[in-house]
Parts: sequence; structure tokens; C-alpha cells
Amino acid sequence: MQHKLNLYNTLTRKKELFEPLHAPFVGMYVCGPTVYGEPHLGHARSAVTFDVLYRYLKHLGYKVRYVRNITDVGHLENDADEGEDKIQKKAKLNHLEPMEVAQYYRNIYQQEMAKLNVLSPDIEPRASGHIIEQIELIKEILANDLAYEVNGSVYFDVQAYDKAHNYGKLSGRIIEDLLNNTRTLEGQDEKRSPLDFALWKKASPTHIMRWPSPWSDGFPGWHLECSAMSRKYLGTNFDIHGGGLDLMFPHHECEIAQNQASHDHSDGARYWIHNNMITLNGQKMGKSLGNFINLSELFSGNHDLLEMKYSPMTIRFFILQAHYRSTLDFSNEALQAARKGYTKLMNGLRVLEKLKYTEEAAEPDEKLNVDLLKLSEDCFRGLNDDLNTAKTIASLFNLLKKINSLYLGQVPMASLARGTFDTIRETYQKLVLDVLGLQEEPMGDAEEILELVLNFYKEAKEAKAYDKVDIIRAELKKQGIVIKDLKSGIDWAYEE
RNA sequence: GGUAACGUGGCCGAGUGGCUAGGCUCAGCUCUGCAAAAGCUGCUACAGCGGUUCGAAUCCGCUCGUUACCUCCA
Repeated sequence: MQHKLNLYNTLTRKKELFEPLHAPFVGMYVCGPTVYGEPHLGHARSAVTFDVLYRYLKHLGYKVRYVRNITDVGHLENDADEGEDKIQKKAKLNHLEPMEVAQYYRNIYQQEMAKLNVLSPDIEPRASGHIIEQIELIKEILANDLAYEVNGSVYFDVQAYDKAHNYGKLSGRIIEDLLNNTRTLEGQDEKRSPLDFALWKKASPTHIMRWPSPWSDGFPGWHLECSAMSRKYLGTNFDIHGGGLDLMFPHHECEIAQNQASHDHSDGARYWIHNNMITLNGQKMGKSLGNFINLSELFSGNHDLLEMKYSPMTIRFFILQAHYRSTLDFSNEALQAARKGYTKLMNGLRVLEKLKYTEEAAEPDEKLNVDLLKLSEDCFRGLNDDLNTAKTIASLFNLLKKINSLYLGQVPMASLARGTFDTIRETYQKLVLDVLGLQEEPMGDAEEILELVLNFYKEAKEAKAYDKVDIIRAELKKQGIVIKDLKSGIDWAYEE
């Protein structure tokens, strides 16, 4: 087993050997989507990145508990506290119950992620289902004198916290700099400092999403849910916390502060991992910029910027061909190249299924065997080096060249030792299918292919080649399809 | 303004001191009824300038350019 996984930890700004607290168990928490809009390419990148991490950890033999939350409450439209909840805003527009909006987009998110072959997390908790836990957490922070209540709202006291702890240690921010550069925003009269953030907000009379609490009828603050839910399901000290780079500050910074300010006095996670953004013409693709492409648009090709539709596996491969900490630039050209690369890997899978090791007349070429084993190792070396899937894919292509040569007989099978052959086959199949999570997509249109067969059937009939006619009928019957010779022509139906 | 990154060949994208990244594109060859696939070969690189070093895409400095975070965002 290849047990030398190194991960870049944002907290220490270094690549570190990954060692779980309680091996073989691994706890992993990833910030999921706020469900008020359609999932886009950016969501896909985050989900795919951590999906591969999840898959690889499992491949290494760890028993992973993967928690990815659904945020269905509490994100305000802007920093002015008069701002509306995003989900509430959407609900009002469409005369829906807020939970209807959240459920609607949650369903779409899960469907699209399934298309991308992203495994479901082990627990997918919703913020709205953990109000009690969040209230308890606020009580703890209040008890530690690191929060204060004003008019039914509770705020985190960043400066008080910073005296004993280091606020900004994750994102590398210095509190004086933050203070010097804060903008003056409206509606912040209640806060003692502009850096303070809400733990609980009293709901205005028009705010529909509200829950009772010791302080007011209201709703929890923006960062609280992840602290509360990660603690509930993974404990106060767990292994990995992931999310998009844009969540590093303030979201994850505040999360750490909340964790430290609670009774637990811990950062929560030990390894903080952030995936970089997808860019469009060199600019970040984001909801607020309005330049994002939905996954459904990508899959259907229905978008002005798209020259064609791109399949889910093309997207997945596109994401994996870059390292997760680099920005990845979207373009039609890049996606079309990704499509071909993906196809190439899939063809390799098919070749491997057909390849058989032949025992007789084996005269191993020692150098070749050594080279092939090294290529197999390289595939893993990429993953171990901070989940460098780009490296791994490059190594897989190198391996694939040899596999194709074997298939064509350019390299005789007899020159391989049995163990070498088994190793390269297992490496290729395991990595492509299980770890990278790529899968074959049905190519072509089945009905059109059937149409083609029916044409041959028709020709055979006309030529009175009844042996061929019988074969076609029999083979299609195996597929559950019967041919119907009608006066009007040839048709088919499902076998009843 | 503060902070942090980045700038690699026609395109995408790895690579942190010396060893071919890889994919896509393009050209040639092998194979082939034609083609495709596959294999082989080739092509155009490390923003600029200076420094450290036997040796730098890789370390340091400066210049130019781009971006991100500092406000909801994966």
C-alpha cells in the first residue's frame, strides 16, 4: 500500500505528511453548496477535488467519514445586516416556501454531482436541521466572554478573541490591517467592531426563516453551521476540512475562531485544504460576477459561450487534468482536448479487458519490467504529492502507451513477468475507475445503431440470406428486442 | 490601499537546482483496400533584465503584466 500521502495544509502553508488522528479512521468535512441557485462549474471543481481525496483515502485503506453540508439558511445578500437571506429572496420571488427553494436546488445539486460520478458523502447535514446545535455553540462562546448580545442579536468579539488567540492565522491576515481597511458599511451599528461577525441575528418582521432562541426569534450567523455540524459528526478534533479558496476568509477563519472560542478550544480540523477557482477568460467564474456556466448548460451545450455540449466525464477529466490548487481556465478548446484525452483513457480500459497474459514462452526483458513497474509507481507518486491528479494522468498516459504496444504485439507479452502485467493492469484500472472516478459513458445513440442493424436486416431479407436474417433476429432478441416485419416496413419493439 | 499568488511552447497544463511531464493541435513514418485507431519521429518553452551557482523554468532582486482575497460566492 502506498502510505505516503502528502497534503498542502493552508494552516501551515506547507505540504505535510497526512497522518490521521485515529487511524484507520479519517474524518473529513467539506463545505457544500448554498442551495439558492443552479450548480455550476465551480461547484463541480470543489466536489470532484474532494471526491478524489475521499476515494484515494479509501483506496489507501482508511475508513473515512465524509461530511459535506448543505447550507439552506443564513447567508445574507450583503454585508449590510439589513440584507435579505438569499434563499428567502428567491422564495419571495416565486411565492415559495423557503424550504421548497432549498430542496429544489439541493435535488439538482445532487443529481448533477451524481452525473459527475461524485460519490455521496457519508453524511450530508443541513444547516436548518442543526439550529439547536448552533444555539448551544453560541451559548458556549458567550460563556467564554468572546461574544456579546445586542438587541436580540449575538456577535462574535473578534478583538477580544484575538488577545488570547490569533485571529487570521489561516488566511494570513493581521488584525490591524483588517481594521485599517474595513469599509464603512451601513446597518452595522450594533457591532462593537466592524470585524465582528454575527452568531445569531434577530429576524426582522418580514423575515420568514426564523427560529426561537434565548435571544430572539431569528436565524444563525453565516459561519456557525460548519462549526456546529463538523463538531457534531466528526468531533472537536478531526482530520481534514476542505472547501473553495474563496471560503478561506472570512468563512473558515471565523469557523476556526468559533471552534477555539467554544468549550473545545480547538481549530477543529488539522489539515485545511482549499481548491482554487475556475476562471473564464482569466477572470474568476462566480455567482456574483454573473459569468458562470451551469452544469446543465455544459451538459446540454445550451450557452452562448459553448461551441458544443460537454459530457460529465469530459468535465471531470478537465478538472482532474489540472492540479487542484491552480486556477483552471475555461475554454472550448481546453474542454475539447479534455474530451479526447478522456476517450483515450477509456479506450485503454477496453484494451486492458481484452489483454490476456500468456504464460508460455516467457522470456522477461528485465529493463522493460523495471520501467513498467516504475511507471506504475509514478501514477501513485502523483497522487501522493498533494493529490496531483495532473501528474497521475500524465503517468497513466505513459503507461497506456506500453499497454497499447502490448495489445498491438509491438511489445511481446512474453517479455513481461506475470507480476508486472498484473501490476500495470491493476494500477491502471484502479486509478482510472476507483480513484479518479472516471467511468465509461455510453457513446453514440443506441437507437441510431439499432436503425443501422435493421437496415442490414432488411438487405439480408431482400437478398433472401435467411441465415443472416436469423442471426440478426437472434442477437437482437438477446438484447430484449424483437423485429417486426410489417407490411408498412420493418419496425422493432421491446420483447414482452 | 493591505495581503497572497501567478506569468511555461499554437492551446491546455505538470514541474522548485542537473534527468523526455502529459494531453490537444500540426508535420512525417509504420500499419492499412480506403480510413480510423495505435505505435514511432519531429516542431515551436520557461514574461524581461540582473544576480547566486560548476549548473536555474526552478533560488534572490528589480521591471512589466495578470489574478485572487480583503463583501455573498466552490
